Amino acid sequence: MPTLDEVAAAAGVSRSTASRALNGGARVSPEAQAAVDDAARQLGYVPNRAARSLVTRRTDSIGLVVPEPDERLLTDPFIGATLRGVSAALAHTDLQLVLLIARQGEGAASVARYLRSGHVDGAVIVSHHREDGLEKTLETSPVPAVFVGRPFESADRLFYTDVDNVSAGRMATQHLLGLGRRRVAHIAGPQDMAAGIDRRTGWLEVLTEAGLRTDASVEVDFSVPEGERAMARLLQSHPDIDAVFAASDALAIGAMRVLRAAGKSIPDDVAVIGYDDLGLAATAIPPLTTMRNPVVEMASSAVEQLLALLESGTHSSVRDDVPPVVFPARLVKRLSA
Amino acid sequence: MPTLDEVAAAAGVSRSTASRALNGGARVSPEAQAAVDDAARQLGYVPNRAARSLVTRRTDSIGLVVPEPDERLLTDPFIGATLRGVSAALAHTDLQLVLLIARQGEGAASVARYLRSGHVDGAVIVSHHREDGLEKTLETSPVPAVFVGRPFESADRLFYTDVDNVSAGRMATQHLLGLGRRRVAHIAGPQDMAAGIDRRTGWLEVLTEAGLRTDASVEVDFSVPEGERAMARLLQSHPDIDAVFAASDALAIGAMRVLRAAGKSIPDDVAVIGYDDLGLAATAIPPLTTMRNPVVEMASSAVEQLLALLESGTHSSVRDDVPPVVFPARLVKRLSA
DNA sequence: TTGTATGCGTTATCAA
DNA sequence: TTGATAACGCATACAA
Repeated sequence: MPTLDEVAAAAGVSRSTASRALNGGARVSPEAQAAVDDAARQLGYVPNRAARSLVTRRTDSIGLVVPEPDERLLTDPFIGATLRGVSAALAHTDLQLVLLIARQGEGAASVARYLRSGHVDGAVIVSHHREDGLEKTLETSPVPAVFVGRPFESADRLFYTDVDNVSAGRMATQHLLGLGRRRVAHIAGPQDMAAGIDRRTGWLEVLTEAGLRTDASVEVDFSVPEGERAMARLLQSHPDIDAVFAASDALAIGAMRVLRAAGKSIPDDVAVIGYDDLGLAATAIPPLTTMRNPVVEMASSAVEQLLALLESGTHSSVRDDVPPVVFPARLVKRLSA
Repeated sequence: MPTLDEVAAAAGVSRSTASRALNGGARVSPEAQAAVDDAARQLGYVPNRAARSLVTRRTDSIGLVVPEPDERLLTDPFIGATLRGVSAALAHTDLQLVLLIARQGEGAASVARYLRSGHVDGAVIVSHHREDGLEKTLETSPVPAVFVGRPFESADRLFYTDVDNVSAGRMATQHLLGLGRRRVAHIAGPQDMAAGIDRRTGWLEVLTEAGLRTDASVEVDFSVPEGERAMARLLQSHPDIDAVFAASDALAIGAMRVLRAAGKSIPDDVAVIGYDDLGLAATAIPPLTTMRNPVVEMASSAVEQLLALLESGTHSSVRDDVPPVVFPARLVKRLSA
């Protein structure tokens, strides 16, 4: 591994000049610049990140905080879409992506420690849960961070990007009402996640405004088996259901299985609408009507916000009046509703 | 951010003693040890990774090389399963995971540069393609690496873990023959990936041994739409097909859609068997018979091999006589075959 | 067992 | 525009 000294020697200049030439070339003569470039290329020089980081106090890497690989991570295309978005935004940067897997128990503390101790220049948090302690950590931390998905307590202070889940929940429910359905159930996602809460809120609002009953709702985790469980319970407690809004496509697919098994036809007996459209919906049988969740865009946007923070030299993840970036969801009509 | 000097001062010892105490405590008196521990805890000391890395010449991080987020990454649970396996193996380590997204064009070179320049202590490569240049890079590189999935040219020299795809392809095909099928088509995965090649080989061997025709095969990428395309072509060229072995569950699901649309019943007219069982198969309609692909186990195993290499101080990814770790695949019988 | 001294490779300061 | 020189925070050889 050649060092900067060797490059400088080969180029016939001092180490300082070599360093300047390699870092943008301010105040370097054209000749020196060329000589250094040549030498670096010929030697295959790559700067030592640790040495650079030691003096610049930057690490040139950002952390992506993801929850303990749960069923959702393993099964959903969610993490793939997130990575795609992050990767796209990072493409023309030489920042590295460090994956911080937040384990359930000690995880929160360990991730917190990692984030506050300057091992990354910034962080993007996905799949945030109410009690994971990340908000407090980041509000009081010197590391800039952007959440994908609205934070709970500190939504007015932390940076985030989100999809308008309330509106999306409203649109989904309104679509079902527009189909003439009057007994609309909801399979809700975890109510310790903003996405789960907000989608349910949209459903609740529309039904309430229409003067319809809002008692057909169960809360489960985001997965196919949970969707089956939820649907079974709903069918038992509310056999007159004629439509279901599921908080994710995986849930909707589970629900559809149970509905079919119960002899209900989709969408004639029961219309079903999901949420995400990350691949599952299009290939479901019947093809699932759903709300398109712009996961890739959100992840990209979060990274871009973070890059802007880094650029501006911000040392905190507390925003003043910058509004969060909120994407709209969009109805994708297929055959299930 | 407190430094080692401050901890040492607070503990009333020299920096060297503090350093020793914090790194295993060899040759430190119990009193000194306790004093340093206390001081570190009270100050919330966290070692500066860059500084440590500069002197130890280790980075305490490993790279996970993944291909450009393609359709498969976005749609399959593949990457989620991989992360789960990697994360599990890394759980009781303080190694960090750096994600190296290999972009299509310049990606290979840039990943190669990154790997050889000591920014990570080791690497795990997933979803390796024949022409991505990674094998040559790693064979001639000072960084230990383990492939998930058999390499091409250097399978006898590089470390890897894999599933026995040939046997799996055989088992799948034999299962179909056992069902009495005689016209067995294959939807093959990319033939520039070992998984695609080997699964096809298994299919080919069994049909050949049984004296059956082997002309009903098309090669496509791993995704649902590609499965549809492939099945449409197969139906056209070989209308007498009575069974399909698809190289992935996504392909199988696409195939099943086209079969249904063509009025074929599954499994009566055409039996379908997939590959992976990472979530798609169980929730398909009809539930998909498939070969379970131990992705999580493979990823874990690859990381464990890598950890062993790091432990032993190996500085290359060339193995001598250590055999690769090869997992068996297992038939999961559901309703489609 | 402890402390002193040195160096890891880079950037930043400042005088030339 | 250039080049000495001084950090950056840590681990370790060596002397005590």
